[in-house]
Amino acid sequence: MQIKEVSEKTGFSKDTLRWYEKIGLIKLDRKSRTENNYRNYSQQILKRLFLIRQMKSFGFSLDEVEDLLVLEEINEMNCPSVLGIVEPKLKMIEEKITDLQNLRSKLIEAKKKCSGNCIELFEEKVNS
Amino acid sequence: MQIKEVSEKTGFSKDTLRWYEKIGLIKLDRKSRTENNYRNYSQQILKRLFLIRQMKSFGFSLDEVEDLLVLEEINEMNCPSVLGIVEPKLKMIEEKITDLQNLRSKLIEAKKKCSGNCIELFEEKVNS
DNA sequence: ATACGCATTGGAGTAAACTCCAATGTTTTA
DNA sequence: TAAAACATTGGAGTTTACTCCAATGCGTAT
Repeated sequence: MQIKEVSEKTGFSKDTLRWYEKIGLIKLDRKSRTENNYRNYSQQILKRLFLIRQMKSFGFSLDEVEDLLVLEEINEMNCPSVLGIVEPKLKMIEEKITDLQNLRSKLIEAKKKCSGNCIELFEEKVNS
Repeated sequence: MQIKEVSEKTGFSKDTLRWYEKIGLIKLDRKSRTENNYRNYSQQILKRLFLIRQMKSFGFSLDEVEDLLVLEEINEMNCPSVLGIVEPKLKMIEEKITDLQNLRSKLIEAKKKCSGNCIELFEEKVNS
């Protein structure tokens, strides 16, 4: 699969895809090039790119994303380093979840307050 | 409360606090200055800064943070604009929560796999 | 009175993460 | 066969969000 298609599927620009390769976030070796030197993306890489997109949406930096993606190769890894990576990230993620849940309640609360006041006004706008 | 104390309480650098003021994320009017022209931060602003810190950790940009903070003044606002802001953010947040929960399960899974293999090895490292 | 620690401003510099450009090559379409 | 549409590289430029610096002023401690 060549770069344009990957760009469309992942939502990353072609430049961004090349950038991620440059910084080593994704790896395309000699075999990942066609005869004419065009990049040829595998399903694995596509999957990885979707993960990257997701992590980024959580507010992780690319460096942190790289850490988290090590989990992909977890079966080949030795235990101490895995725990060293997983534990802090897990803590981080659990904090984010509870914080987000609080924010969520706040937003729902805000919606309720508002709906009570002016649902008709809003309906009008929606139906026009 | 002057800038140094706020900096220590919020974890934002003094420069960052001035920066947030410059871009309008927090507002200190004439009254928020002491005689000698020093900034004088109120409890409201401190609270707002904690919210900003939290939003940022979710991966929201400062522009998005600003949108979300409008909710602070929600009682003074008219309904359509509130729903216009709240609804998309709520959707975003709920997506993030479920995605994070999935990631969380994955990490716990990874930990389990690992612990089974090499808990003793790890214990050794910890106790040394 | 002078030094030290705090504050102020404006403006330049930096890091991360792209984004764009120019020169060039390849493959497909008219 | 020429143009269009894709690809390549290296390098410069941009955006966001700070971060640092220099010049200066205020307030307290010695």
